[in-house]
Amino acid sequence: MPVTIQDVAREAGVSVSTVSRAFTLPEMVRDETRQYVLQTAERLGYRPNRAARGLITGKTGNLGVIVPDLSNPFFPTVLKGVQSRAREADYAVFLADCDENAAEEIALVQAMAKQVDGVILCSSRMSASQLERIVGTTSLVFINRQARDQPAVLMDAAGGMRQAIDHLAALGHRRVAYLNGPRASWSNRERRRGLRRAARHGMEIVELGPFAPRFEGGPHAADLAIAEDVTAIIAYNDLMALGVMSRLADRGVAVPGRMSVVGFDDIPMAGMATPPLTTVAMQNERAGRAAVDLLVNLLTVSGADAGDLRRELECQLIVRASTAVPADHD
Amino acid sequence: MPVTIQDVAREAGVSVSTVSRAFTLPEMVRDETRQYVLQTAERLGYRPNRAARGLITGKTGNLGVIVPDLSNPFFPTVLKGVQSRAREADYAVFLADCDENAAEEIALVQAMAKQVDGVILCSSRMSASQLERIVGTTSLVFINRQARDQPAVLMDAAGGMRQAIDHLAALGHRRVAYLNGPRASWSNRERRRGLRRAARHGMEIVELGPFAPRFEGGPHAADLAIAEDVTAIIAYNDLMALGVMSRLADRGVAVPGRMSVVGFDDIPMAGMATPPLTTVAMQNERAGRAAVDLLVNLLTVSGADAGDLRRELECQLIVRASTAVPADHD
DNA sequence: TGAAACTCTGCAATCGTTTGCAAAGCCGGT
DNA sequence: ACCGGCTTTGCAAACGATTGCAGAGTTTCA
Repeated sequence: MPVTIQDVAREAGVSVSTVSRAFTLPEMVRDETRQYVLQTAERLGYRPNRAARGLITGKTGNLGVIVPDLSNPFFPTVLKGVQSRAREADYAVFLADCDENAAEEIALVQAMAKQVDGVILCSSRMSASQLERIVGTTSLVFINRQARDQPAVLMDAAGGMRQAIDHLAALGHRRVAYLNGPRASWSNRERRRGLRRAARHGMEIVELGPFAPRFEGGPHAADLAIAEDVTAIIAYNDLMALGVMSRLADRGVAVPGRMSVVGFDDIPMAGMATPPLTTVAMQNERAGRAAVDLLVNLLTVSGADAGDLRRELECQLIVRASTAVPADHD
Repeated sequence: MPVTIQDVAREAGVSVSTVSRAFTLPEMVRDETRQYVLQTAERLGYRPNRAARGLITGKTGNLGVIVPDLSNPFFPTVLKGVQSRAREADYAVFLADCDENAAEEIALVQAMAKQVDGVILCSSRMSASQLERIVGTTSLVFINRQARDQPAVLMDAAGGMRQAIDHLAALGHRRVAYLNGPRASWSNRERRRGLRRAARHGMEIVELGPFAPRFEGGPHAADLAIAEDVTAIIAYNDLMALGVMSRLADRGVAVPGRMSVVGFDDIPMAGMATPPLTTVAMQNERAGRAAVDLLVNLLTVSGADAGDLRRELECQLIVRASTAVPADHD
């Protein structure tokens, strides 16, 4: 039922080779015949079978993406970037959700390997040794994770953290809490790295946690922060920050009057909260696009000097209404 | 470099047919040899090339999903259901985002057609006539959209709407506004269908809109609703409801004191808002799983009586803190 | 002991493409 | 008229699997 290259060849009165070449090596076939071939192909509704093509070329024209959890609003945005850039580059994308599970992640990479030209790993949950195991199975590009000399697009979260601290310092905060995310998380380590600069401002940082990087982690964290008598809170991510604000509201602690709150990620919800959340925006969609660029580049270039293997994206502090000058401690 | 069936055959001292059968028709090869073959396959790290297999069997083992917009939090959750069920059924999933664009959606279905055994269309944006054009290109299952006799999993939004109205009626509301989503949207029509029952309660419904089904559509809608002097608002979806609440807060209209608000979808954010939003929950993840079930069933069953072609999922009203007894109109 | 009936395995064709190689046609130069 | 070179086309062999058919053993039964 589906129309193959043979059908086009027969209909156009040429050999399959010619049809094939009309598509892939246009300059090798006479203008006149090529026109005719393409035209009959169009008429019959022919679309080359990529699987068959891949069998012989070794390239599938597909790429894979693995994310830890689709229901974390961070990932759909980067996925969207991957999507659109992939389509521009004429790649189709395989998606998999590993449910925050490193073992599953490995299994998925291996399952995908044969069907894709490369895979993009978002915020991989794998340990360093697990990573070793899959390097080499297929071309890999990491997002938000640095692994040996593997290509990666990184967010300068440390820089974002510095901006957040600078912002709070400028407002006059002298004692702020940082609410840790998962201890093993690479992102959390990055954020903490940015924290170190705080000393320069003579600012005191109280580290709390780790907490679950979700809304549910917020209330608990908020209580601890209040007890520590800080005037501002920086949360590992927006979800947690939202949970914090919700708890603060319940306990009658005014934001930003009595307590300033800063998040990370700028998930869509951040701007809709009350008050709108000050947060460090990551360029998710661009990260997704950049990852595809890196991968495509890696695949097409001879392999030797594939240009930049690393791409670092700036973060930007978005100041909204959840931060303000600290209240006087009467 | 990648290990093929030939390698396994050579290493195990049998023919490729035997290796192939050891995997696909186990009962056809002697226990002893099968064990040995599988064992060497395992040792060499052999994984069958699904593309090659697909070429001859006509089945790819892949399925596609097309969503209108990944950044709408509604879709990642159904996607998650699709994901997990697909993996259980040993299918890999292709994902595409059509950017709310019907033409793009068609193009994507056609592009996918050859690489998948079927595709799942979430909340398709196509018109009826556009749908006609793609029916037949590949097996289709719809989510949240009814199209002729095509298999579909539907959410009983009308039923959900009735629950919402009943709830408001029970609280004593007599005049409520419904904020329409996009006019062409099938979902919006479904919700309106549920609205008709309102008459029975002697309740007065004021229809407003259409509005953009996003947070940004909320403020405008809120202003109009206030002007209509209603005591409760039902929004097309949660995003809009959130925008409404934000605007009401800005204008000093207490929720639920002065105005009750109900949304649709129960996106993760709904429970985190202040006050937590009363909303009609859709079983997104289950819908995703159900769609895969339908599709797989459609593909494996001989084709004749494929069992149920339609699956309707209940909606459930989640009463949170954004609805209450209306204030006296002093 | 021989034939029939099974069980198990291998040969080779096939799926829809791409691509190296060679054939065919055309050109101009001698 | 012939030869060399160029352009355009076709033939046929891959790619990595599956599967109908037939052959080689083995068992069963008369």
